[in-house]
Amino acid sequence: MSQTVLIVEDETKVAELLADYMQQAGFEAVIVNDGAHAMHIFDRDQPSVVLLDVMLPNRDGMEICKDIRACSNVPIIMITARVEEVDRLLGLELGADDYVCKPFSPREVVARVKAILRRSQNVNTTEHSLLKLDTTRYTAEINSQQTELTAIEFKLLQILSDDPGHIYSRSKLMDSIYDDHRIVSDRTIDSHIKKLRKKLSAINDGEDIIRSVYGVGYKLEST
Amino acid sequence: MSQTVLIVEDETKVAELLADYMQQAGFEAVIVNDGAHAMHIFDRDQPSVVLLDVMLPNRDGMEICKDIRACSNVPIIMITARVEEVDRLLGLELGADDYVCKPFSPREVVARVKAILRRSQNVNTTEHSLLKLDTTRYTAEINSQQTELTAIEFKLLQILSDDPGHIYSRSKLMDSIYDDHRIVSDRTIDSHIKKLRKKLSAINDGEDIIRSVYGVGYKLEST
DNA sequence: CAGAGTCTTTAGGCATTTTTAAAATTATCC
DNA sequence: GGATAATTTTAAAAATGCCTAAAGACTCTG
Repeated sequence: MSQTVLIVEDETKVAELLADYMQQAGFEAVIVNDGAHAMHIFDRDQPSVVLLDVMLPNRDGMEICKDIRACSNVPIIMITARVEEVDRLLGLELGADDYVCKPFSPREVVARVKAILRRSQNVNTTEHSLLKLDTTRYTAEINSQQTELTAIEFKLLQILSDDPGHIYSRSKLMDSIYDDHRIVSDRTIDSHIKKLRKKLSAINDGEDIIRSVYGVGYKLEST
Repeated sequence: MSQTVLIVEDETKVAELLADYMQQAGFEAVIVNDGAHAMHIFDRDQPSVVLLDVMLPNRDGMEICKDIRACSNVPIIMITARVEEVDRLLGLELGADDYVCKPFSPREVVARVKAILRRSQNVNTTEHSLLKLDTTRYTAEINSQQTELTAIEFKLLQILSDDPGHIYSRSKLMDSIYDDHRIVSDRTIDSHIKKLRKKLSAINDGEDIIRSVYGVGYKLEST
C-alpha cells in the first residue's frame, strides 16, 4: 500500500537522487524525464504526489501542472531553478501546492512531500478526543492540562495521534521523524516513547495512552 | 494576541496562498470567498487589515470597501486584475490604503501589509501584559521602565510578542524581519536575541522573558 | 573618508537532547 | 512453567544546538 511519487525531471542525476530519497522514505518513485510523456505516466500510475520541474524539454512544467489540475487535485510540488521565479509562479496561480528551489536539499523535499501528504490526509482523520497538540508551541494538552515536548517527542506523538489505533513499526516511526534516512537503533524509539509516556501520564492521572504491541510497534489508544 | 488579516477573495487558490504567507509572517488569516458575507465576517473578527479583491461574486469589492469605511478606519489593500484599473480606482476615492495588481508576489503583499500596519499602529502601542512596544520610538517598556531598541531588535521582539508562547524558528524570524528573502546565519538571530535579552533584563529586574527551545527556536514567555 | 553605530560572522565552551548499551522486566509460545 | 524474544528501564556516552564574546563588515552621517 505504498504511496507513489511521480518525479518529472529531465536531469537524470537529479531525478535519481530524488527517487533514491523518496524510496528511502518509504515511497515508490517513478521518473519521467520528458515533458511530453508526463501526462501519460500520470494517468497510468496515479501517483499520490507529483514533483514537477519547471524547465523541461518538449513540454513546459507549467503546462503540465495545468493539465494535471484539469483532472486531479493531487498535490503538486514545483521545482524551479531560481528563488525569484517562485514569486512569479505563485502569481500565475497554477495550482501547485508548494515550491522548491534548486539547488535543493533532498531531505527538504522529502519533508515537504510528507508535510503535504499529512495536510491532505488530515482532512478525514478524527481528532483524538482527549489529546490536543499545539504545533506552534510544541505542547500536548489533555483535559486542559499541558506539557511541553521536545521536537522529537512532539513529532512522534503527532504521528501516533494521526490515526489512533494504527500500529506503527519502529522503523516507520523513525522514517517519519527524520527526513534524512539515518539509521538509529530501535531502542532509540523506545527511549523517546518512555519519555513521552512519562510526560503524558503526568497530565492524565497517571494513565498511559501509548500501547506497545509485542513484535510490531506502538500505537495510541483508540478509544 | 496575534493580528488578523481578512482576505476577501473568491479564487480559493489565491486566497489560500495569501493566507499561507500571512500565517508565515505571524498573522492570523481569515478567508471570505463571497462578497455577500464579507461585512458579517468583518464585524465578527475585527481584523487589523483587509485584503480585498475588486472582482467578486455577489458583491463588488468597491462596495465592500465603502461599507467598511463607513464604520472603520482599518487599513484596506485592494487587489485588482489589471494595472490600468488602479488609476480608475484611485479616482473613485474609495478610501483604500493601497493597491496590488495580479499577478502579484505574495511576498510583496506581506511587505505592504507590514508597512501599513507599521504606519497605522503608530498611534496605539501594542502591549503584552508587562511589555509595551512603541512603534514610533522603537522602544520597549516594562513596568514603566524603558529601553531603546535597534530596528532589528524591535521587529524581533514585535514578532515574538505577537503570540507569546508561540515558538518561532530562526528561519521564520528571519523571514519576518527581512522582506527580501535574504539568508543569514542562524547565529545572527542568536546574536540579536542576546542583545535583546540584555536590554530587556535591564528593565525587568534581571529576569529574562525570552526562552530558547532546543532544536526549534525562540519564544516569549507566555504567562 | 573617518567615525559611530549597527549588523553579521566566527569559534570555543557549555547545556540539553538524543542515542546507545546493558541489565531488568515482561510477554509469547510450547 | 521454562525458554525465548521483545520491551522497559537505567545510566552514561555521543551528538547536537545554544550562548557568549569579540572581531569583521556594513551603513549611515557629517
